[in-house]
Order: sequence, then structure tokens, then C-alpha cells
Amino acid sequence: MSNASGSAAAQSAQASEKPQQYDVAEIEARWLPFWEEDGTFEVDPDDTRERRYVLDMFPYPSGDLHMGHAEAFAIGDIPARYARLRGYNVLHPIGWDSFGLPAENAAIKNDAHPADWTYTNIDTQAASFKRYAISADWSRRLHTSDESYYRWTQWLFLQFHRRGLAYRKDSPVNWCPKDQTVLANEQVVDGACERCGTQVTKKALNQWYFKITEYADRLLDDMEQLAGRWPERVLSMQRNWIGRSTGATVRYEVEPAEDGADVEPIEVFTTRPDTLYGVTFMVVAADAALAEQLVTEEHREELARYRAALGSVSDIERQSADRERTGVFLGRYAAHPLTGERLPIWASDYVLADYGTGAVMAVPAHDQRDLEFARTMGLDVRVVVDTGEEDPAVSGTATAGEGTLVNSPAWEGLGKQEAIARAVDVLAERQLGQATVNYRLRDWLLSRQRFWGAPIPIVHCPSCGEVPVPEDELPVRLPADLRGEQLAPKGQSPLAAASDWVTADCPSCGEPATRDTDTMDTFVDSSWYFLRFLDPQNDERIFDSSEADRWMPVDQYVGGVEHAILHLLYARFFTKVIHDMGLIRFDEPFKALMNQGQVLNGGKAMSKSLGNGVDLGEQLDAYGVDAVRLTMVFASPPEDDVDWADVSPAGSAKFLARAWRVAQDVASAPGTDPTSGTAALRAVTHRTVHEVEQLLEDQKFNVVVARLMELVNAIRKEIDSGAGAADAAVREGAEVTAQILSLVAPYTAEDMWAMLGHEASVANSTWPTVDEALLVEDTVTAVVQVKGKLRDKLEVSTDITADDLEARALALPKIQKYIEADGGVRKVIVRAPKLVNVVTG
RNA sequence: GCCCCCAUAGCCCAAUCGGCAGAGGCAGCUGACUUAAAAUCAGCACAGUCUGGGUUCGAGUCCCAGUGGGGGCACCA
Repeated sequence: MSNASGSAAAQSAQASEKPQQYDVAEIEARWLPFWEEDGTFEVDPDDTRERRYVLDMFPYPSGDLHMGHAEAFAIGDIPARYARLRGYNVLHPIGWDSFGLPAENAAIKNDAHPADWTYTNIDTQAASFKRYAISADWSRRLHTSDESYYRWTQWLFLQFHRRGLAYRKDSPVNWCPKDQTVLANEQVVDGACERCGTQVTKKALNQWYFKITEYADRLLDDMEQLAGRWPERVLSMQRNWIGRSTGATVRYEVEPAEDGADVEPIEVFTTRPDTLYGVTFMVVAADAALAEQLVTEEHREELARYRAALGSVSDIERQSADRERTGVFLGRYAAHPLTGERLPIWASDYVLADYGTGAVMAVPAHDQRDLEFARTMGLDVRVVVDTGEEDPAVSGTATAGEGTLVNSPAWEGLGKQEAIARAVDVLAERQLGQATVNYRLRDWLLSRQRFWGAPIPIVHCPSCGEVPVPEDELPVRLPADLRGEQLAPKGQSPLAAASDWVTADCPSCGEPATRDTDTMDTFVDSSWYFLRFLDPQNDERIFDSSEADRWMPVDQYVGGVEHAILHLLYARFFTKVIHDMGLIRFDEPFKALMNQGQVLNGGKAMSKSLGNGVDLGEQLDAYGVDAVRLTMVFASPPEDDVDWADVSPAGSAKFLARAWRVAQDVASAPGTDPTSGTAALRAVTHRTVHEVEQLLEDQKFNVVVARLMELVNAIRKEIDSGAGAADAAVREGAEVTAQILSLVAPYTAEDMWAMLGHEASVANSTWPTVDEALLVEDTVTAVVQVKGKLRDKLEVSTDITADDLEARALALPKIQKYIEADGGVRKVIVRAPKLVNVVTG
């Protein structure tokens, strides 16, 4: 670390009269420029100490910083600053996720270019971040909308494309009518657009996808590495989202068509191959091509009518469970693979076109949906698993539990699990099917019909088809001259209207061709930014692999739980692909994850519509940066929400002033040997450090603050009514206070450190070494219970023997009285030196 | 419907292994200082741990059932 000449610390230390009172504005004004000039938090590339990478999820530049940012970054700064104090070489970078729709909407409204709004907001936020005193390395700052960044986003796309992991297909996709763009499954919440809340519709479009499904198993199985270091609920959400289910594929032959032509067999996926003998009919997804292929001429019109009717049913209605079952008979029959029985084939909307094979074998006795359909349509119900429950045909409730297989010649009498295994074997032997794994996870739809994103670097050529833009021609830049109304949503990308831009020579044959006009989902940008932070200025490569070896994976990632699936799953996927490309050796990007809670006001999330927003800037002006940060950290454990109505930034400011005055009162000279100080206070100080180390490890940051308050109280007492301000233990305590406080309240801590006569910065000071001898107490209060109830106490030496302790406890008059009253001693439990429990009667 | 998490003082929250229910703060009250107030300092009070069972010498902590709150998934075959 470099040291700026004429440091503020030196000036402050030299000034013989210390500042008279705690003045927040003055303290902020003193230290903010110092850190910047000093480069206190910049990473030294030649530093060979052990490394730590601490990362906060980078912000989206929507206006200025708000209370949510304040909480997240106050919390994320703690592990970064603590690692620094423990002597690690710490990377703690900052950047902006700066592509995205709001910039575009603002540009349309203001007749401007999205870059104007974006970079203005970034400047505003950057200034606020600096004031907020995050210990970030500003020299590595990046913005995903910079050409120097999205060039590499495009480069990655090309690598995915080359590996067959980026492809186009026609498919019914989620379409937001308001934003006029497609959405990924992950961006549809309860049938509505995650961003604007508009009901999402389906639209058949040709779109780009990333083949994340090819990584489903690894994404699921590698979560083992994360267990215990990621919040369990995030892992469970990802597990649910990937939704692996194991079962079997079964092939059903279909009767020939009217003209005698063969009809392709139907394949179905089932998790319950044991119920094969209970199949009484087949159902295919009404909206799948399969339904059309299977329907007989006689029923074609009926199917068409049914499909037309479905178009008007919303996803919400469709998914409601208590809806009546509908469907049409297709006129055709399949053959049961084991019994040859004729099974009528139906089409219904309760079977999903894009899960499994889009067709199911219906086992109404043991599947509730099939049962409801069977009862509605008057189809057979055949019990093949005896669970001891009432006949589903009578009760209307399918029995899905454990039981004994019946009416199933090939596996009669087996239990459910054995029967499943046996069924898979039988199917495989007779070549009628095989064990199969299915996923809920779908491929990631990444193209967007919007402007403010990274253009997809593909050229469409009439003769060569889909041609990647050569890597040395990257980036494919966004046109700088589109603005205002030209960016308004029209159902196709605004880039399509930029005719100069669209026209390109085919990189393969040189003939006139057109550029792909879609841009990438902004989640693509954020799926790899943590790697670019390692080497943000590299023009030659996406990043230097040796830097990745040195820093990655991220030791501590901090961000909101709202990204539990989207960003975190995508980033894990990208990391695995980049690993497979040979650029990195690890395949999980974030070793540990911490989710901070939200900031609420009056029990509710702050929002404009509720009018309960709290302005961060006003809070900072009123109480100071340190007090706001301290309040965020002290209010509750990091993962819990903070309700601003329940906390007291004024109380935090009061504590900071109290801590500051302790440093101001210290009357001994810098460098005074602490061992000459009062032992009792020294013990408190060292016990505090010891405990704080564990609390930081356990991420109980709120308790760290509480312990610090106790320490300050103890020092205050020593100054006022103990050994006095000149005692060496008082100095030691004040220095430790400044160091621990620096994790949360850097301005105050820095000022205290300077008042105590140290060179700045406290952020790079050495964490105190705990003197184990001071932790040992020579006496302890032993508790004496009678029948588990506290009856008396004893002051005893910590090394007292069990026998001694028992004897002393039994000799206590009070205890004697209880023993007599309760009929004598039956048993004595001794846990020396802390507890004796006398069992009477 | 399925799965997960939580419940301690008026409020936010502590409580290594099962061992004194309370560390810290907010709000409240009393006193000192002050002409007064603010600030500051000193001190005080408040719950028996959501309910009901169980295990144990002993349960906030472990087990079972329930209530209340939060979250995730949900026609995924």
C-alpha cells in the first residue's frame, strides 16, 4: 500500500490539541479524501500474502443509492475489512450491471440515448458509494455496458455457440405485451412479468437459447460443495428449480391410421413404472404437434375446436388445481406394452407440451390428475398398488403412497420401491423402455427484442445461414445514433430499424447479409463479471487465467436472496462452461454466500406506491455515514430484515460519539506497554477480541456491535471511576475499539486511531493478538441447584475438584434446609466448577 | 397440496456442550448537571422463552403434536 505524503493522520497526530467534540461532518471531510489519495483499498499486484476475494453483488444504476444498497454494502464490507486486518491481500471490487430496460424507457421518455441516463446515474451512485466508505478497489471498476466489457460477453456467446451451447429454436415462449419482449422462465412469476407485473402470454417465436439443461446434473450435484457455506434455502430453491426426477421412458405402439399407414409409437415419461398395469388410457398435450399427428379424421375438427378454446385460457386459470378437467378423445388407440390392451388416446391441457415427451400414460388409481380426468370422462380406474386405503374410484382420491403391488403379473406382491426397480428391468429386457431422468429446468431463453444490451454477434446470410462474427471484429457495437422514439417497443428489436447497422457482409462468403437484431438478456452480463474483476483492463483476453488461479473462487459473496435462482444459477452455469473451455480450474464460482435481508419501513417493503420510502441521503446527512452503517449492522443478524421504524440511527450516533470520546480521553503516550495496565480491563478487552473473532466467523455482526458497546462501557467506567485515563489498559482498550469499529464505522474509527497517535490507516493495522493468559479466570460463580432449581451460589476457584465442590455445596445452610425439607439426598450431579445439582427425595 | 425457516421483555435482539433466562440497544422511569432544555453521566423497572405433551437430575436449547408468522415449489406425469 502506498502512503500519501503529508497524511491527514500525521497532521491530526501532530496537532497538540485534539478536536473538542465529535463532529460527523468534519470527520467525514477529513478521511474521505485521505483514503482516495492513499489508495488504501487498491490491490497491489506484487503482494504475495494469502488472498481473499470478497464480493458484493454489483448494483444496477437505477437513480441514486437507496437504503437497500446501504444495508447490503455495510454488511459486505465487514468480511472485506476484517480479512484486511487479519493480514490478507483482499480484492473487494465494485462495478455496475448497467445494461437493461429502465435506461431504454428513460431514453424514450427524454428523447435521449440510454447511455446518457445510465452513465449519469452511475456517476451519482459512484459518488454516494465513495461517501459511504466501502473499502472497495476503485481502480478495477467496470460497467457491463462498456464496449470493453460487452465485447467479452459477445466473445463468450461465440464460445458457447461453437460448443453447441447457444442455439436457436422455434418454440412457444413467454411474451410480455407491455415490455414487448420475450422472457426467460425464471423471469415469469405467477404468470406475470417479473419486471412490470403484466400478464405474460405465449407466442411462437424463433429465439436464442443457452443449453443450461445439459449442465443440470452438475448444477445439482455440485451443490454438495456448497452445503453449509450457502444458505440452505438458496440451495433448496435451486434444487426445486432444477427439479430432477428419475423414472422411466415407456414406448407405446399405436394402432395404424385409417389408410393403413404406420403411426409412430408414443413415448411417455413416468416416475411410477410400477403402476404400469394400472394404465387405462393415454393423454397427450393438446397444444403439442403430437396431438395433431395422432388424431383421426373423424375427431380432427373436435380437436381444433378444443385447441382454439384453450387459447383464451390464461396460464393462471390453466394452472389452478381445482379446475374441471377437459379434453378430447383423438379416436385412436395405443397398445399396452405388457398386456396388449387397447388404450384410448386423449388430448388435454393438463399435460404439458414441454415437459418430458408431452404425453403421459394415465394411471387414474394412483395419480390424482389422471383420476379426475377419468372420472370426468368415464374412463376405467384400476388399482394396482394396495395401500390399504379406500378404492380411488369410490373416494375420488388417488392413492400415491407405499403399498403392495396387485393385479400386476410381472411384479405381483412386491413393495413400491422394489416394483419400480423390477419394472425398469422388465421394460429394458423387452426393449419397451429404459430408466430416464427428467428435469423441470428448461433451456435459458437469452435473446431480447430490446436495444440496451449486448448485440448477439451473429450474421444471417441467405446462403451460409447462421454465421458467427469473427472474434477479431468484436465488439459488435450498439449504434450511437438511435434515440428517443426510435427505441420504442414494436415487437421486434429496435436494432432492426437501424438499416445501416443491420446490413453486413457475410463473414463466410462476403455476400450481403443481415445482423442478428436481438440483444442478450442482462443476466448474461452478470454471469461472469466476477471473473472480469480479476483483470478488467485486459484487451487481449477475457481475463488472465493465472489471475483466476490466484483469486478465485470468490471467498465470500454477498447479496439479496431475490437472486437465489436467476443470477446464482446462471453464474454457476457460466462458470462450469468456462471451466470446460479450459480457462479456469474450479467449477463453482462462490465458495460462501451470505444473503442480507431487506430494509423495511413499518413492516413493509419501501415503495413509492406506499409512500413509506426513507431517503438514504437524508439519513446520511442527519446522522452521518457511520451511524447509518452501524444501525444497519446492529439492528439484526445480517440475513434478517431491518425495519427502519424499529431502529435508532440517533442511538448509533450516540454510541459512536461515546466511543470517540474514549479515544479522546486517553492520556497515556502512544506505544505505552499495555501489560502495566489494570488487569480487569485488560481481561475485558482480550475477551472481547476473542469473542469478536468467533462472532465474525459466525457472521453474527449484530452481536459484534453489542460486544463492542460493552467494551466501551467498561473503558468509560475505568476512566471515570477506576484507574483513570492514563492507565495503559485504557489505551489498549481504546485501540482495540478503534480496530473493531473500523469494520463498520470507518470514519470514526480512523479518527480515533489518529487521536491515539497512529499513522493511518486503521484499515491496514494489525489485528490484536489475544493474550490467552488474560482469558483465564481464577474464580467462577458455581450454581447450586436442588432438583434443578437454583437455590444458592458459590464463589469457587476454577480448578476446584468435583468432590470439593460437592462438599462445599452440600454444606451450604440454604441447601441443607432444602435437603431436609425434601427428604434427604438421593443423588448429586456435579459439573465442576460451574454447577451442582442436588436431587432429593 | 408438498417442502423449508422462524417464534425469548412494549420494540429490535443475545444466551458454545442441555446447566444462573439477559449481553447490547430503542422506547420508558428516577436522579446528577442546567435558570431551563438539549446533550452527557449515574441508576431503575419490565418477560420465564407461542401452546400441549415427552426425554432428562436439569429443556429457550433435544423429540412429538398443534397454533401463529415468513419463504419456496406446485397439473412436472
